[in-house]
Amino acid sequence: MKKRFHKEIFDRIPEERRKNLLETAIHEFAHHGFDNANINTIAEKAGISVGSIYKYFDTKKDLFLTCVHHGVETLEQVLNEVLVSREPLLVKLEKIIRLIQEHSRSQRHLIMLYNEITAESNSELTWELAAEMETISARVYSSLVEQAQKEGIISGEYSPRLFSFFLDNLFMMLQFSYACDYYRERFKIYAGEDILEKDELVVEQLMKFIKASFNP
Amino acid sequence: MKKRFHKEIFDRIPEERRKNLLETAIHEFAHHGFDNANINTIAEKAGISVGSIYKYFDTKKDLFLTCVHHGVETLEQVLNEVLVSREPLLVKLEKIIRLIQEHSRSQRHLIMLYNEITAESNSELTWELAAEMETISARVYSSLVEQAQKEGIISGEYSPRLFSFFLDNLFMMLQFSYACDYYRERFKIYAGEDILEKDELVVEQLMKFIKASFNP
DNA sequence: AAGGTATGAGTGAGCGGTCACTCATACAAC
DNA sequence: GTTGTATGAGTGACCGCTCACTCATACCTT
Repeated sequence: MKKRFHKEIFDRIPEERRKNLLETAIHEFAHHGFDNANINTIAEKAGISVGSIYKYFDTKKDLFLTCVHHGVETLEQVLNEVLVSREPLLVKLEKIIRLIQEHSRSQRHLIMLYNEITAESNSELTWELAAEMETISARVYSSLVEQAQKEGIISGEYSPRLFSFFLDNLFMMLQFSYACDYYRERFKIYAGEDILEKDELVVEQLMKFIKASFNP
Repeated sequence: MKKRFHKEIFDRIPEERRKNLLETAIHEFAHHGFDNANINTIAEKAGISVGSIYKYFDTKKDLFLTCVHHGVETLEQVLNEVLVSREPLLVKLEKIIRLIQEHSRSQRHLIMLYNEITAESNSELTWELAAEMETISARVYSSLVEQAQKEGIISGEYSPRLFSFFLDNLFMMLQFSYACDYYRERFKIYAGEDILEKDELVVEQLMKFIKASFNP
């Protein structure tokens, strides 16, 4: 995660101004998508001029990428804390589920942004950014699973890579199901109108599901 | 699925012309997204005039919705054949996985289109359409699971609705992982560059995963 | 300290390009 | 002639981006 898409001047402006612009932009991109988000509106809402934005970023896309980058870093940070800790696998997984629930609410627009980019075709730069994140979590999950297999917690019949893939699929969908409009509706259709308030039930049921899958 | 977003005249034009326009439009929307797909380009590629398109549809959105509607119907049809058949649950599930693999390749742009709409915020019409689809599969899955619980195949400790939600999450992600660019890359990162050619392995591993989850 | 000067961040009206949509015209069928 | 359909150049709204200008601040010079 070394890439930078902003001009140097963006680093030098007051913290407050920088943070404000980023938050506004993330909000707009998350709610309207890349194309429908309007630079002029972002400028207005952030209380700065369009000119300034173009002093900080070469293009609209660069502003967008900086937002994504910011989001990726934030998510990664949160996840890593749990993954790196010295706790049993099942405890870690449960913590991740709870983190997803919490994070999807407090940083909802970041996850919407993330969902956004999974749909966007042919924007290689955007992928690259996100691919970096996926690579990291893929490696961490896979090694966790391998470790668990050695300890006999997870059956050796599994390909550790596919197993972590399935796991992460469940987590990713859960994230979207709390944060993104479409997936929220779908979540409610499946599990009832009030499912978004039944966090404990979801944790319990998903843990049961995952735990059972360990040993066919 | 009764809604119609096209004018009556669209029903009256030659089959060939109608099919051609729909396919072209689906292709364009799937590859460029709703906003970046260009009506003028669609007209050109389909070999008809812009004017005609606006004789058949009131707005760009209506053309889009007709495409989505078409996709949803196609997917639904394929899925239902399996779900309604009189076979053991595990056989059904395995068939679904194989269908996903096949369908994601032959109708790739339909699934890209589906992915597309999950990302689009606040477009009530789009939801409605897809919600209808989700509702049907949610009901079918849930009743399958309940049935299996009665037969003692799936543990009674599960909420049937959440269990089918998790199942469908796995299927949905699998679909995207075969069809959509971003998810394909992610799939490869997790499971290796050649995973898209290892269909049998995926079936076997996913079935193991699902089957194990039945009984905690 | 006062006056002179240089710097560069900040501004927003406006340019230019794109694209959804219209409409005057042409054509065909009867 | 009338009705139904097809056409694509044209229109205008919209929006990313530019650029000529402002002005606060910092740094001289005397």
